[in-house]
Amino acid sequence: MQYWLMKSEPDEFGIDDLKSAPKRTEHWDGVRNYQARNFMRDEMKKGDLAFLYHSNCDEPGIAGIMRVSREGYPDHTAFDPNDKHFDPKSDPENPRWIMVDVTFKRKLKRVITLKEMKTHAEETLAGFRLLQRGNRLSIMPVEKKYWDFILSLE
DNA sequence: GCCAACGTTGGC
DNA sequence: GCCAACGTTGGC
Repeated sequence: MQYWLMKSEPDEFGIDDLKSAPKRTEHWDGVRNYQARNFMRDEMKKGDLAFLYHSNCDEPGIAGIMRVSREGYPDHTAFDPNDKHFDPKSDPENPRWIMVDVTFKRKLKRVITLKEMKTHAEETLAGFRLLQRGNRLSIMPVEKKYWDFILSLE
């Protein structure tokens, strides 16, 4: 069982949106980065847990926990010319982009902010990918030691 | 295969 | 809104 971090802009899709979704489940569509896709396609397993990270907002940070409820399958939004994430190069016969389903588990008692995590960047969170320079990856694995420490801050 | 140009991400 | 960092595209 693996741990993950998945970024989303709360204006687009935040932890409360997941909580209020039917069956508290949503598909994680729109990923158009190969590294992130490969994680979903090759490594994410049903039952894995993931932090939902709010990016590009007033208070960037980890807002909640979700569970992978369906493993990788084709991202159909890539086939829809009217979709924001349409990709004409993704062929339904040979889909280029993959998504998983995630289910709400819980909100954190408070948002663990990026700012707060950065204060531990030299010690306990040294090596945590989220904190590394220029990191733009929207989906990344989280080592258990980082996962546990972040939750201990809660 | 190189690399300049361009687009996107995301913190601030 | 700015801009650094990074990924992708496409000409050569």
